[in-house]
Amino acid sequence: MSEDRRRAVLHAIVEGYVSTSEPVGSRALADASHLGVSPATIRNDMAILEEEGLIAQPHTSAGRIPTDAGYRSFVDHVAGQALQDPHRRAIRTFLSDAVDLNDVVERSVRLLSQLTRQVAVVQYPSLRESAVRRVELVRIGTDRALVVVVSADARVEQSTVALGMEPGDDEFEIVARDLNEAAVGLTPAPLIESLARWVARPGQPIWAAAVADAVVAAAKGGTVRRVVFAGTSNLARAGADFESDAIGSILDALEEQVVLLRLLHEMTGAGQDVAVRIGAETNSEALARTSIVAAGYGPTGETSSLLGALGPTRMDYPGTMAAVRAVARYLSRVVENE
Amino acid sequence: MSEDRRRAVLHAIVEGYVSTSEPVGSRALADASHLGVSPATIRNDMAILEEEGLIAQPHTSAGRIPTDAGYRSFVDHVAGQALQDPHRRAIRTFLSDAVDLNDVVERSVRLLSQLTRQVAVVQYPSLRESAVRRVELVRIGTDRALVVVVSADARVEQSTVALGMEPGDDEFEIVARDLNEAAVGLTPAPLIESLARWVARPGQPIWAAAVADAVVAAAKGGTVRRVVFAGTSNLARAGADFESDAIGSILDALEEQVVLLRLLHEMTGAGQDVAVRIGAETNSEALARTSIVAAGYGPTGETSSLLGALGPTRMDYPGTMAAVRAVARYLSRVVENE
DNA sequence: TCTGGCACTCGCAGGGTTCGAGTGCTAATC
DNA sequence: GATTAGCACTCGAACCCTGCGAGTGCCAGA
Repeated sequence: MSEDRRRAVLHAIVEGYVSTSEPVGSRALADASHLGVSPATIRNDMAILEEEGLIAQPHTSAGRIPTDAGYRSFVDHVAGQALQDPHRRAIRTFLSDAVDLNDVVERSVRLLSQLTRQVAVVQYPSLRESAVRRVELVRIGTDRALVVVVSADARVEQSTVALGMEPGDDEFEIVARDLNEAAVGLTPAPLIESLARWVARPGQPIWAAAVADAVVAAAKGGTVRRVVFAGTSNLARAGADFESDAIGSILDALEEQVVLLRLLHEMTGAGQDVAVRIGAETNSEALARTSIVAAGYGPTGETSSLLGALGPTRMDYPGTMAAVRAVARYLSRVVENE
Repeated sequence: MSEDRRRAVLHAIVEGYVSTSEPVGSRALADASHLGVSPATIRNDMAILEEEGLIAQPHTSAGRIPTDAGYRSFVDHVAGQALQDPHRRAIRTFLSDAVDLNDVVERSVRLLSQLTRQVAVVQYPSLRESAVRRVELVRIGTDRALVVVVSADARVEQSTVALGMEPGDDEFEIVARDLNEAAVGLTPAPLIESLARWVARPGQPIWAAAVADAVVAAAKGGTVRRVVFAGTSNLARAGADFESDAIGSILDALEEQVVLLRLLHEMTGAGQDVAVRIGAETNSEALARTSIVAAGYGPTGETSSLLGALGPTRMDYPGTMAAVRAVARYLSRVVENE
């Protein structure tokens, strides 16, 4: 069956190019791989693969390199790979020492960047739906307030609210106390009702509505979905894979966070454990020569947040996928127990 | 006075090299600058400057470039420069829209990176000494607790404490309530006393001490001194100034934070408004080809935190210094009013 | 102290050549 | 029909050579 061999040839090209970063030719491929055919045969297969748009040659007298479509085919047909044992141990020891949520996220992102040798990205875990334990309202200046919500699962959310007027201190204190009473112990669903009643009370100032909104938002899991990176230096090290100023654009895109958040969000849908976007599939000019391997994580049942690795299209997909998958699993477990 | 002219020559060399990034020769210098002397004279001055170690030539038949010492001399003798007017306006509009502390820091660091076209670094402002407004103790698992301290100046600090045992729920609740009573309304000095008495109460569990420590630490301003960056892409864009893999090392050093924090800390001492470290003065291998311009900021009287810009030694020192100074001033003002 | 002149150095850019990896095609073979 | 060996061809990378010119240091004269 020549189709099987063609696939083998494609895979060999991908692996060869990934490890040497040089176009791979028919002879080298025939020598190194264990498909027992001659270079000429491989050349024929290559011609077909090229027709199918899976490989290309940078210039006439060079070997072949995979196209985005070639990588895609490779990724889709590669069986999941087990993580190397030392890596497995690294994950366990690395994450088990974490002291709080920040620390967990911080450690995860570093770990992931080390395992993959790519830029690692971890989105902060979203809160689970949990009861409000305490609401604190603190005055800032004359016309703003800080809302702090401590939830029963030990997370702290804060946000600032513009009051739109300057209430008296007494009034402010009373509202703060009432608010706490109206909110404590409730999970989001009843909380919303309770606060709606609270806002509607006769004599309640207008700004109570804004405060209530902030409390609800915080209880639901906060509004901000921050993202942290590590390993940006790996980008610089892979310099040869990018045009001169592409690295700058990529770093900008990362700092923006917007592009990345959109992309991670889009990748959730698929539902498989690990999702991969290759090159132009990122739909982002800056990231056109990069690939992203991402996975969801979170308490069982809901994969509420994402983490992933970003690197040049010429990356070790099986290895990266294994690492991303493994870190996502461990992180899920940690988040679960917190 | 030939010494004055030598200095002028040095400054012209620095300015020329900074703007063109090419070694500057005697003729070009004679043409462009308005010291009315011939190239030959300038060559003589150059010979002396080179003897003094202030300039060097990359190779025999090339112009001169400043050494670290040359930049140092330049920086020390340059009068403070005023910030350009559009920049001044940019700072005002940019920072005035900020809604909370995070936002202020976030905006500042972006702004600074845009103004300087370098990597900007801002250390989170330390808390002022302020009274505790509320302490919340939340249980995590069975043997740990989350301590949340809301201070009167509207900041929220949290940390996790290992209890070392598994207290009963009732006991835990009582301790939490007592703790709050013992702490509320106190500034650090009396707080420490009050909590010491509280810990010593008969029947108080052992873990109360650990909790008390956490509260004090939080009230004093938190233990972590985080640093945020922006504009790392500017490093990549200045690629020509660095050897191939130097950018990677620099990014690593930034992510580490340790090196940077030490460095910023060292720079505080000097007491002038803006401090500059050039090349090898950073005492860091990774940063050997970079310079840092830093300034302290904080409420009047105490410059409690630092911010700065980091870039290749070949940077526009006067411009960068002006921008750093200006942002530090505005930021001080903002922190003051919060 | 400055300047003009001059001989000298040396990196860089351009052009030509060689080398070899890799290809596509065709004809022979399994 | 699939595979292979052979062969002519292409074309980028590396190398060498050369000329150019920017820049220098030094010396003698103003």
